[in-house]
Amino acid sequence: MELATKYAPNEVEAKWYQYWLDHKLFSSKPDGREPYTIVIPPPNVTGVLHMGHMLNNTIQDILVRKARLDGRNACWVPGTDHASIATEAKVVNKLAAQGIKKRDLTREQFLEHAWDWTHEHGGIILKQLRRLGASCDWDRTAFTMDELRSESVLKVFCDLYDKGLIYRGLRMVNWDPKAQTVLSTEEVIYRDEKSHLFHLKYYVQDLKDLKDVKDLEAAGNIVHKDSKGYYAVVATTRPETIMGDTAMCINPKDPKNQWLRGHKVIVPLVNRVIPVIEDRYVDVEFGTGCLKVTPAHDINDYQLGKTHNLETIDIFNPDGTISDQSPLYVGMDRMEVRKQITKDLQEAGLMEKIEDYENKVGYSERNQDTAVEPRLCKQWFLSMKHMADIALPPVLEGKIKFYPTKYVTTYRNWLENIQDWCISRQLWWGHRIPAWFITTSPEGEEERFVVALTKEEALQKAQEKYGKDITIDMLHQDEDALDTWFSSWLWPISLFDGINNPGNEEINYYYPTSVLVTGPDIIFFWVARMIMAGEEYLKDVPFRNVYFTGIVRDEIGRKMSKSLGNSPDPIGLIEKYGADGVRMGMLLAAPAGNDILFKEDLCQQGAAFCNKIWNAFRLVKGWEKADIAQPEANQKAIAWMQATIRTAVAEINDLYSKYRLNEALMAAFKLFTDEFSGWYLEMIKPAYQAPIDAATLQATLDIFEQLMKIIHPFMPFITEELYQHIAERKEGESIMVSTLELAAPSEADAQLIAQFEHAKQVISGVRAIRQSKNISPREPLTLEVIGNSQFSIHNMQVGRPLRNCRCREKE
RNA sequence: GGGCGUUUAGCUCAGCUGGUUCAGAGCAUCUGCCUUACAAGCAGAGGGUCGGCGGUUCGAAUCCGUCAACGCCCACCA
Repeated sequence: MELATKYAPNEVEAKWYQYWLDHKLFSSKPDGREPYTIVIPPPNVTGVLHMGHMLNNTIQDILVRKARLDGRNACWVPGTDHASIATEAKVVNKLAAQGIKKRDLTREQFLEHAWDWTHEHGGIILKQLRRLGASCDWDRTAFTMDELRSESVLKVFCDLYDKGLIYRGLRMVNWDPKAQTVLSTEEVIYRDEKSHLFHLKYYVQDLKDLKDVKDLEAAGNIVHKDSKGYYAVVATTRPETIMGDTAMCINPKDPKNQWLRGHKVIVPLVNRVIPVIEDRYVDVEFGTGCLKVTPAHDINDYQLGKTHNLETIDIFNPDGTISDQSPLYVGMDRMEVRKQITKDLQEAGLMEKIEDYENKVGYSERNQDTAVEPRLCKQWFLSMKHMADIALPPVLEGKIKFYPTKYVTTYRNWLENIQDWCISRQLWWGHRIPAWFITTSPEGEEERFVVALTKEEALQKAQEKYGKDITIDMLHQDEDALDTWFSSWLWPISLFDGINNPGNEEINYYYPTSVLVTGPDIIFFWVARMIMAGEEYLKDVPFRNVYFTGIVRDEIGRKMSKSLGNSPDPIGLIEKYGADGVRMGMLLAAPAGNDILFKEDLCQQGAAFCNKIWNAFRLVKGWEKADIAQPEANQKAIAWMQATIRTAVAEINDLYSKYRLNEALMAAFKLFTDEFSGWYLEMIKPAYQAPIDAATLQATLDIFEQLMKIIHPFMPFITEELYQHIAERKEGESIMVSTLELAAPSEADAQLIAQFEHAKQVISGVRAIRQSKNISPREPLTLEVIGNSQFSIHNMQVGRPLRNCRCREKE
């Protein structure tokens, strides 16, 4: 059959993907083979494919396909994440665009909208992954909020509560005023921000005349006075919080502020009188040494408030506007108030000065335009001490290996300084917390609740705990949902139903998984917590290896982002270069553990390689077979090529084992381009229109098939296409599930290769001379072998059809 | 403020426990080639005091110290 002169990937790719699906070649069931398991890092259910996914999933697919070729029972489980905050925000925005406010809906109504949205947009990303060639076992597709996963999450919550590891506590937490939910400490990202340090005047109450000012100043005091009296200067970045001030604090050892001891000061504009307290927490060197204390709105101030028994005034509403607890600016947004109060303070003469200042401001990880507000709330927490204790040893002892290893340190540092995990979120989209409050609890009394999977069970527990007079109508389930990561941390277990159905065949077979491929940005969110869950529930690690990919950047090193518009459309790339080309392009740019500087050119290089493979095959396929004797030179060439393949495969396997996939690809690329196409094919190529002997042709086809298997994990489509052309295949046969068994390279192989290297040098030398002397490649030259070289060029028969080097030997 | 990492050819990177695969690869560049599979190709060539300084050693890209630049992570200094 005729093959086109150029490789056209698009139809080929669609054809074979469908073939793989039709023949269930991605599917895996437990059997006697050794398993190779990967669980996909579940993308957000309503997300669309970006370059980060392309990289991550290309790598996973390479590993899975390689494992299949190695004869393992490879299982790659796909799925999506409900992505609580992100998805809820999208739904809220969509409703807002329709003029619907979330607060006007019931929980049920809102969830209906959210499910509609999920069904409409959900899973697009998984469809897109098919274009890339991802060989996931799609029948196993899971969702973090499907029935099995939800049941697992709730059971784990109850179990950890029963073990005393989950508790409810009043804490200073990170509040996202836009999403109106609490966040975990990990979900807050700090950014340097240009801001101001405002110096405010706090007049000292009832101090008309300060005696011995000179003595005080001699002792180091810095006394401020103007026409209205004596005052202290407080430096703050957040003047809008002064309505919540309930003290001013100085360091007892600060010589500058000794004169303020025991006095009371007046909060500017607010005119509230607050005490001057003393605490060594205050840094004498910073600002003026006077700290305003706002216990409701700062974590440190909260601690001071507790120590010094201060009043707490919460001046913010959950949405970040000023509450009616404040005497001023009620209803205004906090950011507006900052501008307004600055103006008002200046006009009232209460602003000493304003300095430029750079500080860190925390933002919501999911809502990066919203500054997080510290807020005092009652939330659910998971105690992390025990979790850290069980999660640290497997990594330190090497039961789980990190690639690159530097992340072991990061991991350890985090676990050794871990804080309790706030797992409740004031969201509806997620797993509703299985806790039940007894609604008749009188105000002010310690809240009464039980934790149970069902309302019936809750009633029973409530009656046991609080008395028989409790009825089912008195039970009200917690309105909050769980942090998304509280479901993702079970992913490697819940995918095989290991929580609901412990010890089942699948969990026993597939767990621990072989490798996790993910980004270092979620090492705390996800990787560490999966290790905790694995150790807690299966007493074993969730994965044996973790491959951390880099971040995909553009060619000048900028992060890819929508706003910069520097992120190419992955599907567009696939349509332009073919999935194989894009896969190779991604990988060429991806040294293990480094960031990826992605250039579209690299995909072009990948596409060019496909074309190279295609044309090499066209050459071989075009040869006419004849019943003639096999030349000795061909036998030598075949032996050499086989030795070269054995050697290269050993190297490639070694690179795989170290997750140096870009180098493995490069080795495969050179094997095909340089050794096979550049040398081998030129050596055995028959003269123009001459036939080839049957033995050489068959050997060449065998070699070609081996090469396709070597390249297949990287470029699944073209290799399948050619595999099917090389020989007659039965319906359902596939390169995917073939095997490549090669002997380890021998000493003889090494000798053969070394010998041929010498011949290559001679040939290259001749070519160089030809070029420097401007001699046409058509003109035969005479090669004189001088001296007693131990290598016999004669044996390599270089004088035969090697292009550009028609040498004749002179004995 | 702590911790980690990086610095080798124009670009992206490899160089393990110091010594003939130590100065490498791919891309880019330059020069020839429309040679009969492939111009999305072939052949050939040029390019680096291995961040600076100091030390250990017979010998350092490699080990130690120090400085510098860049990057990342963690941390409650208003």
